[in-house]
Order: sequence, then structure tokens, then C-alpha cells
Amino acid sequence: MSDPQSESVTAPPRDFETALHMGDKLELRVWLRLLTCSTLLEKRIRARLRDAFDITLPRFDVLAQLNRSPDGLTMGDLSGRLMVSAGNITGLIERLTQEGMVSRTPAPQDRRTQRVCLTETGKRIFDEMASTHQGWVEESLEGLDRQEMQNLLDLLGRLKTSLNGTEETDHG
Amino acid sequence: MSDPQSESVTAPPRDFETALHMGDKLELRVWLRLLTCSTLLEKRIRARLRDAFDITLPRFDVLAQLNRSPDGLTMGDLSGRLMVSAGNITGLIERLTQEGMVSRTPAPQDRRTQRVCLTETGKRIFDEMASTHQGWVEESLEGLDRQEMQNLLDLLGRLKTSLNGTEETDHG
DNA sequence: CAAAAATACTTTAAGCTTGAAATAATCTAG
DNA sequence: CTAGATTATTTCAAGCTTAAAGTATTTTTG
Repeated sequence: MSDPQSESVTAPPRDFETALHMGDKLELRVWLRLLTCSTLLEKRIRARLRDAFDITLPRFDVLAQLNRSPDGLTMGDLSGRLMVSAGNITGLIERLTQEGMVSRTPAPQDRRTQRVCLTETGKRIFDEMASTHQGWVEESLEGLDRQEMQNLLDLLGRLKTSLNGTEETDHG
Repeated sequence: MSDPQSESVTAPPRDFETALHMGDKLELRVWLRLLTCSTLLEKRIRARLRDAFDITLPRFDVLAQLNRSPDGLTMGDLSGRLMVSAGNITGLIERLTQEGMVSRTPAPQDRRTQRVCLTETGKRIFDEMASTHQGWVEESLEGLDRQEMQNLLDLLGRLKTSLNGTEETDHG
């Protein structure tokens, strides 16, 4: 019991920043903290979706995008908005179709294109999950007041602009 | 050519925020933007690590943590710092050992525990990658000045505290 | 000490993810 | 019209990731 770490003293959670040197660059510290935050929140939401609704986060993300687009989306739309590969979407939609959550029909005007829509079942199930999910996110951010959230949103907006502005394109 | 989207006009990149409704909660907007930023940067770094060094991001992350801990780390340390499951680390270390980048020896005082260290080869290869990686991160954040980066770091720090503070523990 | 609990790690099955190659449909130049 | 380029999607193999169950070792408790 002479160990200073024992009893009521709790060690801080370990993460990407744990062994950061004092001399490390500000840019790297921002990136590692960003990664830590999004990983923490993503893992929390993933676990709760599984426990409460027995669904995976990627499936939930697909349903959320479809719910925002009543006319449906193409595989390519989904790939772009979820920022994952086209092949990934193929597999997800396959499983969601199997489960009766989404429907998939070739577009009449362009037979390469698939139109993916929420089914009635999918809509109903998503509606049930959405407000609970919303609550999890609100609870997770409850340590920040509205001004801080707005500042964070703005700074992340500037970061997003910076990221989109420094990407190399291969049309050269 | 009467399509306003044609010619020099470039559509904004699509992401998680694309179809967000005006009425959506601030918390949700912060979360989706956070996810967008970390996904964008993660994908960029992943692609560049592959193209420049033919290595995956998870492998790089392991090497980076080991590089910061000259005395080595246990499997559990790595699992905690990279925030992934123990089983995941087992597989990564297996592959990195195969490639000669890390060594793995049972700890003498506790035979359950493995001590993982960078090999000389691993150190050399990581050193070659580290400064290039650093440059990618700096370039990616070049749209933010130092004050903005410091503000972002602080706000993410508050978010991290909020996340660690609202997690439920199962000792009850 | 010995049984029970806790800890460190491994194994496994299922699903996610990617990049590259393949397929099919549409568009574009000539 | 048609060859070639482009676009939308699928297929595939490899690797990543997880949760759950299993093994081995150490610690705690009676």
C-alpha cells in the first residue's frame, strides 16, 4: 500500500499522446489529440450502438446518410460522403439489403448506377436509433459550453479547409 | 456548357457533413466535423506512408510508440496507447516481428508479459520515416497559425476531458 | 498453502477496409 | 457510327479490428 498509484488514485487513461515529448511540434500534438478525441468518441458510439441496437457504426452511418436523402443515393454518393472506398460500400449495402433495411435498384437513365433507398423498415429502425444517438453525442460534449463548441467548430472548419487546400490532385 | 457545375467550377468535396440539415444540433455538427477532419488527415497519411515507405498506418503507429519508449513496451501498453484491442496488437507485432522491425521477449519477472522493443533495423527505418511524416502533418496544418493551433489544442483538450469524464465504468 | 480472482496475452470468427483489377455502361472524338 | 476514354460499380486478396472465449501466470484471500 505504499505504492502511490494504489487505492483511490486513478491513473490517467493512456492514448496516442501518452509518451509525447515536451519538444514535439505543435502540429503533431494537435494531430495526435484530434486522433485521440475522434477515436474515443467513435469507440464509445460504436460500443453503444452494438449494445443498444445490435448494429455496427458503418451500417448506422449508411442509414444516417440515406435518411438525409429521401430520394436515395447512388453507391458513389455514399462512398463520397462516408469517405470510404466504393468496394466497401458494395459490401455494406449487400448486408443492409439482406437485413431488409435498404433497397437497391438500377437507375433507369444510367444502368451503371444503383439507387439506394431506406426501406420502411429501415426508416423505422433508424428513427428509433437517431434520438438516442443524438443524446450520446450531446452527453459526450457536455463538458463544453456553446461558445466553446462554436469555437471548436470554427477551428475545425479552418482545419478542414487547410486539409482540402493542401491535397495534391493527380491531373498533372 | 450551361451546367453551372461545369468547367472551372469545382464542386466542394463531399464528406460526413454534406447533407447536414440547418436545424441539426451544434453537438452533432461538431462531432461530424471532427470525424471529417480526422478521417481526411488519417487517409492522407495512410496513403503517403504506403506510397513513400510501403508501410501501413497501424504498423507506423506501433513503431512510433516504441520509438518513444527506448526500454520497450508490453503488449498491454501498446494496446492502451494505440487504443486498440489486445488481439489486434498480437497480430501487428507478429507481422512486425516477421519483418524484423521489432523484437519480442517474455519479461523475466512476469512470464505473462511480453517486452516489445524496436530492433536496430526498426529504429533505422523509423528514423527515416519520422521527419517525412512530421513534414506531412505540418503541411496539412499550414492553414492555421500558431495561435489557432494552440486554441484548437486547448479546445480538443477540453473535449478529451469531457469524453474521459462522461464514460461509464462498469463497477456498479 | 490452496482456491479463487485478476491479469496478460492469444486465438478465433465475423465484419470492415483498402487498392487493384475486372466488368459494364456511357460519353467523346473523329 | 465507332474506337477509345471515362464513369459506376463489383470482385478479390490482404490486412485491420473487434468481442468473446481460451490459456497461462500471478496475486489475493481465506
